[in-house]
Amino acid sequence: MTRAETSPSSSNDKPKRPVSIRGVAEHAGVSIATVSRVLNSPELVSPSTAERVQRAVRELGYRPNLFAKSLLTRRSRVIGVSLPDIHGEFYAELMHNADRRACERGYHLLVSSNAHHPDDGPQNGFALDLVDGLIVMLTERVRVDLDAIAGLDIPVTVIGVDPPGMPVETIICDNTIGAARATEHLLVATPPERCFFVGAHVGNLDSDQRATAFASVLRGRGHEPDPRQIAHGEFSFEWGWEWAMERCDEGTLAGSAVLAANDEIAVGIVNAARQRGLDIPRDLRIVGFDDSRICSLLRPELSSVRVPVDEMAREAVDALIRSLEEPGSTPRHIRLATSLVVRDSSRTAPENP
Amino acid sequence: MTRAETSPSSSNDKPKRPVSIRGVAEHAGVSIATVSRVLNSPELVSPSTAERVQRAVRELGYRPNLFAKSLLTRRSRVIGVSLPDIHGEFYAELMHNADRRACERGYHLLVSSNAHHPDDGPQNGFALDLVDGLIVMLTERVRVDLDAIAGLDIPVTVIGVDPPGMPVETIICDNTIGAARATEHLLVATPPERCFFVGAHVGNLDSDQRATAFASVLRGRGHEPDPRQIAHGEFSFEWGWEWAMERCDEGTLAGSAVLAANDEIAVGIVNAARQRGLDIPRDLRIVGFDDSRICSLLRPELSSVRVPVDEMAREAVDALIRSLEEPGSTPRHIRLATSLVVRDSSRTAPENP
DNA sequence: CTGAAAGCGCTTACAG
DNA sequence: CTGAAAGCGCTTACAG
Repeated sequence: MTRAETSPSSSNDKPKRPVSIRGVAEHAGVSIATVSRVLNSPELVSPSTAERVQRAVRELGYRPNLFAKSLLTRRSRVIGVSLPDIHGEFYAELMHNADRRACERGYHLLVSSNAHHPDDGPQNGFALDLVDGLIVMLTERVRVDLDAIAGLDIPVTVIGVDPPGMPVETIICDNTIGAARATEHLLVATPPERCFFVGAHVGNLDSDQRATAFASVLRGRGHEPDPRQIAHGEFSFEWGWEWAMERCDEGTLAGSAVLAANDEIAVGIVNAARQRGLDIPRDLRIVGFDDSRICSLLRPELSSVRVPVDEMAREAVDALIRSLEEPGSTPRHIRLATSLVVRDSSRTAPENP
Repeated sequence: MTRAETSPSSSNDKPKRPVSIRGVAEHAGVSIATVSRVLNSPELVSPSTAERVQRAVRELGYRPNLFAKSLLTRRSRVIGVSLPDIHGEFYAELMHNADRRACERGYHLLVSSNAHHPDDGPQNGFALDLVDGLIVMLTERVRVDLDAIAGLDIPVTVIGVDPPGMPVETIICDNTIGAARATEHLLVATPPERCFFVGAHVGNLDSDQRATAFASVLRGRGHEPDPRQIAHGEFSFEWGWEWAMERCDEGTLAGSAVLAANDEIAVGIVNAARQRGLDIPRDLRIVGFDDSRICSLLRPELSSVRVPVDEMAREAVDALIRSLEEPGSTPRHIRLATSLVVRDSSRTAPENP
């Protein structure tokens, strides 16, 4: 009684237990069932009783024990997020937007680099056992991930790939449309045989789709791309630099146009080209991918294909919550468009008055 | 029995419950207490019994219900991380490294932009009630955050500020040393009255500390900085651009040197200066702060003060786990050094042969 | 509208 | 070394 009078969370002594539902019930002179009802289904309780209970809750600073609650309801309102070892900015944007959305909807986010591989985790309880559902982002074409996901007994939303026949919600970005627009844009002022795609390693879903779209547009113009027009490396500045230096040294870079698989590769190429005295965009036109923050910070500003990370994050959270809260619903497969953002690095004379 | 024979997680019918400890006990012909012991204190069980139980666990694909477990042990092995609305790359680095470390130590990370303000959350259970402890990053000098933290009844580790008298572990980066080194470096070739600090808003802890260190070094050289030498805006490209444009227009930028409060501001200044025909570093020497990825992607490469985000994340996780697992221990206050990384943007002739 | 009671799945003294 | 039992803090039929 007197203890309730003092500040609820004044740190006086030992690991004192927080007040339980029992304490509230006593304080309000009702049963614990009634306290529970006031908190979860107020409409079942008389207004006056509810009022009394709410006061007790307030005075004691009571907060229900979520573990006890989850044990009963089998719901924690925690969403797991499993991201591959992806790059800084993309990761941040995704998490930030997912967090915001989850928050709005009353959920929390548990992050873990590979939460969908229970065998990889430490022995002490898997993230999987704490979450109601899982958002998994996949970037590689590997069977093992899909198998792991198929083996889970909680709802899953997959970002990045749309595996046919799996009963999960999926969010993908349509790499094809953005890559195609970018390629067409390059072809406006550069002949097909002088266009290049500089990608990541074969097997990366995004890079491969972007490469395919690139090749497909060239073919549409009646040009079968030479294998050397499509290079494979990794998503890094260094790889872009290296690729461009080699082309420079063999004298094939000037007068060409490049679609890079991401912005970092593009920056590597730009820096190497300029180091060799080429002017962007006069001697080399270039378009990156992701439309990351850096694009408008560079001089010349870098053209790029925008990937709607913010929407992807938001849609992923919504999709997962949907399959959590409407168990019967048919999984939706959402595809978000990418779009070309033209800046100085790829402008042609007529476009640049 | 026959059900155990089929694949453990074959999705046959309805929301079937996973096997509980009871199922394992029956399968192995022991009591649930014994199953629990095999899992938590194997040394208390005879090898042969343990073996039998382990087989049952394996065959049934049993995983303990963490909610029931946490209800008893009052431990979830989940760490909450509360970050301010900070910028992309920093956020990503911090989370990535914290995640890796938490994983190594058998913990999970629950993220939330402002987990330390229970009143702000949605009504459905606070993140606070799920986590064993909280890592809070603070960037502003506001009493309200500290009060909120002081009111929490779980262990807290604070990143970014070292509030005196609070019994929490703290991790801060020593802005002073890096900012001082950078200022001294600028003074090597630029007179004190031509040096500028371009910061974020007053009240931001990092920006203020960096400004103070800057001013202090100037004073050490016998120069009391003019108020106009220390500007306040925000951590953005736009602010840097704007500041530099104004200085250019009044003709005071050429021949000066700038320490920016972060890399984005620095890039804004660089771009504006070049647009006005200034050469970096000949006409303007500049050093950023954070040493983000972008520094070495720019031309000229941007000098910057490195902030050890990776170590901060790792230390924060370790510190929190320490106060979780060694409740009596005295809170440690860790200060990690920042360091100057000189690149082309601030090089002086003699340094650049 | 309210309470007594059962039970969620586990851990941990307490006996044996 | 092992089991029966109490109990963690809740929710939810079931009676009244």
